[in-house]
Amino acid sequence: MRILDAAVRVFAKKGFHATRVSEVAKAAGVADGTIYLYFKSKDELLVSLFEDRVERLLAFLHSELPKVTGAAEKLRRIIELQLGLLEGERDLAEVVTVIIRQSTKLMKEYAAPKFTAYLDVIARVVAEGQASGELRGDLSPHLAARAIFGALDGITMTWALGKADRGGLLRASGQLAELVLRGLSPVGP
Amino acid sequence: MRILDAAVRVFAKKGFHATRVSEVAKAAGVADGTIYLYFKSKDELLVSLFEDRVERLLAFLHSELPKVTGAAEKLRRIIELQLGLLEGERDLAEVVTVIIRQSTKLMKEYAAPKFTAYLDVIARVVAEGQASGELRGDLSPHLAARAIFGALDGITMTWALGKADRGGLLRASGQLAELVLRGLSPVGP
Amino acid sequence: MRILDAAVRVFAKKGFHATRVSEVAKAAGVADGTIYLYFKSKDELLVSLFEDRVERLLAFLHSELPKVTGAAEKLRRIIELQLGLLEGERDLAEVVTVIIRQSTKLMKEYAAPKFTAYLDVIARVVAEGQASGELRGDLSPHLAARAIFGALDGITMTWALGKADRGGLLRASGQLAELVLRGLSPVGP
Amino acid sequence: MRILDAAVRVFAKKGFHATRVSEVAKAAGVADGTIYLYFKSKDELLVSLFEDRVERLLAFLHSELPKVTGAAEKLRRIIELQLGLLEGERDLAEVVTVIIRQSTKLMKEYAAPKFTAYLDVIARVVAEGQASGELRGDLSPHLAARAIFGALDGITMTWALGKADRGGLLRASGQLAELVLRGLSPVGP
DNA sequence: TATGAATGAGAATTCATTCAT
DNA sequence: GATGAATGAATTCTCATTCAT
Repeated sequence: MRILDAAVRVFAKKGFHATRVSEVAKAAGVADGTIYLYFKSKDELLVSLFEDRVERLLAFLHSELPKVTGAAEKLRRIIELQLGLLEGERDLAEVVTVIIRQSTKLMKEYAAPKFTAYLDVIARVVAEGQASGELRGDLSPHLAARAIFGALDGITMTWALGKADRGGLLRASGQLAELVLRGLSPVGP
Repeated sequence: MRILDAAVRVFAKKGFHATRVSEVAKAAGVADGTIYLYFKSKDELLVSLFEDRVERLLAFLHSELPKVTGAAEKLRRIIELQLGLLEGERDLAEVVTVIIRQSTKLMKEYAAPKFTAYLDVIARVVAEGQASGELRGDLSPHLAARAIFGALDGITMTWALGKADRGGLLRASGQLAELVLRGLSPVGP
Repeated sequence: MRILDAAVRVFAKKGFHATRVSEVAKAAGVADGTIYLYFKSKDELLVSLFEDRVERLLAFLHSELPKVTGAAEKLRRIIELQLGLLEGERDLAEVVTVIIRQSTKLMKEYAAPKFTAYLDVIARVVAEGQASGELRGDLSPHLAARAIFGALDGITMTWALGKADRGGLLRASGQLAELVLRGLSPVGP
Repeated sequence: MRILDAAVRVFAKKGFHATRVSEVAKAAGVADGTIYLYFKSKDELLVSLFEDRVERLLAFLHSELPKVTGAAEKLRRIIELQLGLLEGERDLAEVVTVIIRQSTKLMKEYAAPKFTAYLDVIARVVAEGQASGELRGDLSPHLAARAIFGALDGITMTWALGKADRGGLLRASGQLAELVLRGLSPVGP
């Protein structure tokens, strides 16, 4: 939708609080009041942005993950997907990694559970890999999940805030997978 | 200083924008105007917080790092230090991982270079390890640094926003070091 | 008309300013824009309400009054008519006594002259009664008219804002007539 | 207080809703924000006005009434006091009779009980007069009270909205007392 | 005639900052 | 240095009104 598209652009550029509702309206080519026909408040606009874009991303993850077998391959796919989908959507990447955290309300009430759900997906894959012996068993799956999530988030954020070069995230994707999978591999005999 | 201590507490609880200057003043037991005798603006207060606390942390890192030898041990020490120092300072942890990002101005103009400097420290250690053959050579030192930084950040953030159990970060510290060091270890012959 | 009927109901319930045009439209079962096919503005809607309902009431007064003879009987009839016509129309009573005054514009520009005209009708009856010796001559007819009008208005308002019990206004009608007619009666010889 | 004084003036002139908070501030010679240091909202400002001025009026009534004996004299005093106190305070008179009713919230939640309390004072005097035989016993004290209150209100309102001539209310006071007291007098033998 | 999505002017309110004491 | 009452710029949101369909 035009308003959400405009919001991603403007929020990424100026930050949530520094952005005036009228700026989003102008960028979307609608009147100020029109925003409020579709979103209850400025905060709600950010929430909707999160729902519309991030959940689409998570849904994609859920549908893609079962297509590969093996914990290692699933982790690699998770990394590829998250970084791959954000590659080419610099603004969205910045919104997800930085802007979302600017609304304390959104962060504490809304985003936190989504993050948790995402962490759980990763932790479950790790736990399965440990059970099958495919991954080392001496690390907490949840700790591993938080580390992986953090690495993805940090890489995305520095990419978005920095040069955001074409292909940067894709390249990172392969290397991060190497790092993570070796890190989680069982000790050789 | 009483004002900075109060600021950490109130910012962590309510977020930067949702916090009124008068709330910080009240928590510090001073009058509103007094804040402005020490800080030029509300933004400046956050900047000073960052300087005072985060740089103290970085300085400590700089003095501690030379005491250990070997890239692996240095990385382990970095992880221990960052997580160890924030353990027991939940509010500060939340300020560093979440609140700092709420001021677009602070984030883009001030914090970004500090992050970069920090990333460079880590990247240099990795590069040195690669040169000496202690660490695998097929990963970009900067990518590795961003992954490690992200993992530290993510673990700290989920800890601060979640239960923040005593000892949680210390325990995480050891496990993350395991994960990272194995991930960066050279391939066996 | 459905729109005016709806307006009486909604205005009485929520007051003029607290009522949205869209609420009147909804209550009338039409679209917002339809209101504007019949009324130029929200203010005009209140004016039309006043015209349609209150003037109907005044017209009735004008046609009924000549049917009775004697100042005393005319005053009694005025009281009976005003209270009798509003009995059973609680919402209209509230609109006339309270809501009308919420639009400063309507009150000062439009309603005031109507009130004056009404006061004049009463004052003329009183003056005629004084001339014929039927009523005491030591009171200003206009003062008497304002007192009678105020009493009618106050009784109606407290009835509408309070319990608005069936028959309440009719009962009040007889008692008020007693009070007023005795009050205006000539001193005994 | 300067703000309340200014509010009476501006509200009387333009009506409650048509008055901007900034206009009251300007008339009071303070900044817009200063209003909010003393009153929670524009509505609250009207409530405070009512409390400060109207309750002062009611309190005066309560202290003066016991000084006279006899129901008739008490009624005369009530009429003299209400009209006498508003004489010379045209703006306040308009606020009490017209402006108060413009805030539906204030009217229904706050003012109604005050009106009721006032009506009760009058009704009690009438009932006492009936018990002592000083007043006719065939009229409901509450109906009489509502009629007297309405007459006072109507006379005040038309005075305030009209010419508001000096001495107008005082003159009305004597005549209304005549009308009411004769109206309530017992039937001659 | 009727609709209701879109408009955008307008207003209440907040709160960082100042400065006389 | 410390205070906190006063400031007033700045911004979200509402809602009467319009007009293309």
